Amino acid sequence: MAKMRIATWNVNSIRQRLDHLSRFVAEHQPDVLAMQETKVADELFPVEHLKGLGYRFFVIHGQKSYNGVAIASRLPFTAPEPRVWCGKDDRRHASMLLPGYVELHNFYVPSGGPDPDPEANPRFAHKLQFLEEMAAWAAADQIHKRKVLIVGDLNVAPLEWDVWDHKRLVRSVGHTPGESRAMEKLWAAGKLVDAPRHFTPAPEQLYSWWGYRFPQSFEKNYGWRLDHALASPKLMPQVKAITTVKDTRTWEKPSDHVPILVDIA
DNA sequence: ATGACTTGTAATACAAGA
Repeated sequence: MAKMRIATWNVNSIRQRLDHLSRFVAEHQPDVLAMQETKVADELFPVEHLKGLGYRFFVIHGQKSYNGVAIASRLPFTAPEPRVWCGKDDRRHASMLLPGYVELHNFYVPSGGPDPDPEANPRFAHKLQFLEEMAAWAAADQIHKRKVLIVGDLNVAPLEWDVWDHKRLVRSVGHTPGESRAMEKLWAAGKLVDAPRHFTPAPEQLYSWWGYRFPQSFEKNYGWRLDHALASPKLMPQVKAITTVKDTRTWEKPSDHVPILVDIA
């Protein structure tokens, strides 16, 4: 495999996004599509639609209504058994081993609820625990010794320049200092490179999510960088480009997240 | 001033997103 293009996208319900998936695949031709928030039970997953787009190999790890991750691939792979995070079988992680011994991990980290206080808000406590478990796994599994790519909606905008107004949002879930520290611990535990920031260093703004609730959030560029691509040191030399496909946010009835392309040599 | 919207499930509202 000379080149491989991996896409990550929080589709916010795959059944609502089939036309967007078709258009996105036609325009960008990813070999591998890692999706989050599929929001569908496995038996109702739109396999046939994705087969029609050229994907023959799947990891489908979803549930009714909430969360859910999936990987669709044009390349064959082996997939390990799914593992449980935070003692909950809530379908937030899928992984696979691609040709070239590239290990792909697709994550959907809990959003954390409205209140950034782990004592008062169990959903925020869950989020922090999830990020801690990711860091513990990265260290214990010694992912820095392999070619590992972690992608997905990690629901943290870790840097000041990853949100449209740092001062205004620094006490908001997704951009608190505690969450940024948790992300930094993950990076350190796996010796991971924040690949989008490698190609677009701070202080340049870089976003992947524009909320529905703030009027004209996209037009005003009130964005957050919640979606990530983290490369282990053994893989990073092969990461040739990162592309945020902002265009999809302008399509009719879009996901609030946009896809990110990772090009690997 | 995340309040505004979107989704799924269910049922004319609620939970969750972040």
